[in-house]
Amino acid sequence: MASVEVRRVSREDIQLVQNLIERCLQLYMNQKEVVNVLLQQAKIEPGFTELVWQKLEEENQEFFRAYHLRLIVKDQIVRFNELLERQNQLMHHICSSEFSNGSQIPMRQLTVPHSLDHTLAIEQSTVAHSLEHIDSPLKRETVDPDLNSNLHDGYSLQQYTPAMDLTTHTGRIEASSNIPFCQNSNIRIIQGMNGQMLKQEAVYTGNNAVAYNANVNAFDARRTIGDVPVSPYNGVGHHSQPLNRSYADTETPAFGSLSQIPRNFSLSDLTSGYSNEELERYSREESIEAQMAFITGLGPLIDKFHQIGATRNRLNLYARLKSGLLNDIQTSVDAINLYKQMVRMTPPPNDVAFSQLLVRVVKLKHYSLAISLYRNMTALGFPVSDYILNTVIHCYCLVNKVDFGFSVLGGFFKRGIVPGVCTFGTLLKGLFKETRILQAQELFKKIIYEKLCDPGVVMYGTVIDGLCKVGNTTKALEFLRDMERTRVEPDIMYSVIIDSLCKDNMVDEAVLLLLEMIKKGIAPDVVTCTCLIKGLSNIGKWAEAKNLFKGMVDLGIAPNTYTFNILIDALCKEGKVKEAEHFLLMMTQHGQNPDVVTYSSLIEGCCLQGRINKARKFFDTMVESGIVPDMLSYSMLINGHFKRSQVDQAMQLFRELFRKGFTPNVSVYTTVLQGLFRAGKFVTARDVFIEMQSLFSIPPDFHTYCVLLYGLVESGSVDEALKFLHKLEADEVKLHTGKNHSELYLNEACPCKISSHLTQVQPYWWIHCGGHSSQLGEIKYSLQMLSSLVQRLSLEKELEVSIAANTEAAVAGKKMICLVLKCSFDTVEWLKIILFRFVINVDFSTIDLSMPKYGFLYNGFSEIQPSLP
DNA sequence: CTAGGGTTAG
Repeated sequence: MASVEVRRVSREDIQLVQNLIERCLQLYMNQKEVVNVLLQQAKIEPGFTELVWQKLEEENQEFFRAYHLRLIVKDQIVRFNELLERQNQLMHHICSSEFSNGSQIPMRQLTVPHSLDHTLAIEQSTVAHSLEHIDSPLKRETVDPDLNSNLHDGYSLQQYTPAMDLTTHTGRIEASSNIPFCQNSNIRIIQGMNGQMLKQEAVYTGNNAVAYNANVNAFDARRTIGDVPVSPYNGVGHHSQPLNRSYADTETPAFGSLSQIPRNFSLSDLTSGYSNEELERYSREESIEAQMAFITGLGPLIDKFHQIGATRNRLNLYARLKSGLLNDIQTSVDAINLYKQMVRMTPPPNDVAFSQLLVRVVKLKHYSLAISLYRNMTALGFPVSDYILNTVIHCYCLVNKVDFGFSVLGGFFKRGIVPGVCTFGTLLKGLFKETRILQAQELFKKIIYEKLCDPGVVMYGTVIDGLCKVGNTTKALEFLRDMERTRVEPDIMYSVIIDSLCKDNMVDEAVLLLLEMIKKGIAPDVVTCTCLIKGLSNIGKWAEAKNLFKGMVDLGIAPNTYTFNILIDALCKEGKVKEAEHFLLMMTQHGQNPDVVTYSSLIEGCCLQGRINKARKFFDTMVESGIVPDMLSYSMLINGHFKRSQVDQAMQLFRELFRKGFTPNVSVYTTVLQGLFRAGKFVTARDVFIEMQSLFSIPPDFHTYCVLLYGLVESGSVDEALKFLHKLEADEVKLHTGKNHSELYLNEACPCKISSHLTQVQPYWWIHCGGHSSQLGEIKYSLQMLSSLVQRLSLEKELEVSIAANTEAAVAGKKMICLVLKCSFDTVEWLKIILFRFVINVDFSTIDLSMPKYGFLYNGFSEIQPSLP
């Protein structure tokens, strides 16, 4: 496709070359360079490139005039930098002592061309200003509103929200494919660019906008220094318009487009193998970098002016960097301060130093800051390594922006760095994290088939874990076996899979795997055993669980707090509090102290049996032994009181929470609301509901609404429930589910209308659960609600549980299965079939309904044969 | 010198 060869030149060829040329324009190449690059990288005949270039030039005269001007200035800067570097070296030779601050001034006057000087001044303040902003997120009054909002919520990722700007894209297609060289193609591009422009301002930090603005002025030959005072902050404070208007009104469109070249970047033809979607994102990131590319040459320059004598700090800093002691970086402010120092150093720190800083920032969990720093340092022209790029990708993944991670690939290609196993491993992980299994599958295939890198142990680990988390443990096991065939022993991956099998209630398989690993000489540890103990307990195999417990002790594997807590909790849930107490005793004998989790389990166990007094005793014992009860322990005790209809005591405890300095969270409030509704205290419930919102601004969640609606229905206030529902809808209150509230509890598709007859037996119930894995409680509650409804209604029909489409539905779905299987639904005769339907991006209609078992959840990897050449 | 995965509890 890339070559012209003998066949006739097609429209696509022209378009392709045009695209490539436009890409090169981003990098400020001249015609000769472009011709060479296209020849080397895309095997485009020089004559053809020249032809297209010429045509483009004819059609976009204004643009190219400006472009050439820009190239000239670029050369000047490059040369100027060289000179400065030499001068710098010479001066170091001459006097090794510190320079006075004043020494830089004559230098500047001596060498900097007039217009350039202006640029520098702006650029300088730009850098300082932007860092100032980063530096003081709390100084709101001094920070402009836009930046402030970004920084206020912890370097909000708003700025990295993908600008899904289809207008620019379509504009582009129109311009190039239909009428590649028509007169208005330029205009169309500009329109697109303007569209992009607006997005950019919303999306990027003011820093970019400012730098950009300075950039424009630097190359505006008609605007000299004294002419129009240039405000470096123009466009930042006022958001979209001013930046455009400041020049667009007075300049020709061509100048507008000049500053916005970074459009229409497309690497697709040079680097095949990425989807359009990825490229679209990729090009977006690339455009930022390209936009910055020019400024690149300026960074070091400024530093030399600014900090030519700052050798003192430097030594200090180098020592710190060298010793790898970045541990004194404890906050984001520390990191920014260090960064500022580094940026000003002469000679500048190398990529390793920046890498270390970024890693430190990542360790502090300031992912967005790390990304900001990366952007800033690239803008200033500091060297970037694969380590840094991988770290940045990692950051994007950690904030669930794997798409932007992909876009960083552009940074690799641009610098001629080959992305490696770390890069792809990280991206893979990112896709799994967002449960984009299909894409993960695609990527993995690509890695294998196209030999992008050798998937090492780590990548296998990623895949296995990802598959486990999504519920396809069977496939994960296949990968484990493949892994151990060729790789070193996968040690703890066994535990991962055993845990996953247990969570799927495939305990037999888990036990087999345990035996297998022992046979292979891989020693199980406390975690492996603990997982299995939990699995065995969950399916009621108490004898086996206890045997395993004994077995591990005999083998010299010391049970830890987790092990005991799991046993105690399982026993409590089974109503075997006595036995649980036995383990409580044993726990201390093994040198493991019971903690708040232990006691909470015991409290819950007692409450389940209605033994509220015993529960309180445990509570007191816990407090006496110096363990601070947390919200959950309170919540359980409160729930226990409600269960015994001891509303007063429950409310007393609830109020005690406040006195103890707790601010009840939404789940505590929901517990209380549920209790009040059950007790028929509707007025109090209403007050509490109001209090929770007005006093603490705690928004009700899915669970809360379920309680409210269910409570209202249960109490016979069906009409009020409906009214409530309608009010929510009228207020357009949306939950995280993105669903209307009616769907929370009822569904249009539900044959059972709430206002009709609740007592009527219905074949299907739909329960929509927000598929947030963190909201296990919701799912659990939904099931409880379901179960009690079913009991109430003597429902003896099939039950359909559907999970509303959600990215995390798969994870939630998996947990839901476990819960349902655990909820001893099977012991109740009324449940004949449990049918799960998970609506992710995949059609699960092909699932064998007679076997609602485990492996079906997601089979995305079924196509891949684990053992590949 | 600096980058990627992975296990247990209410």
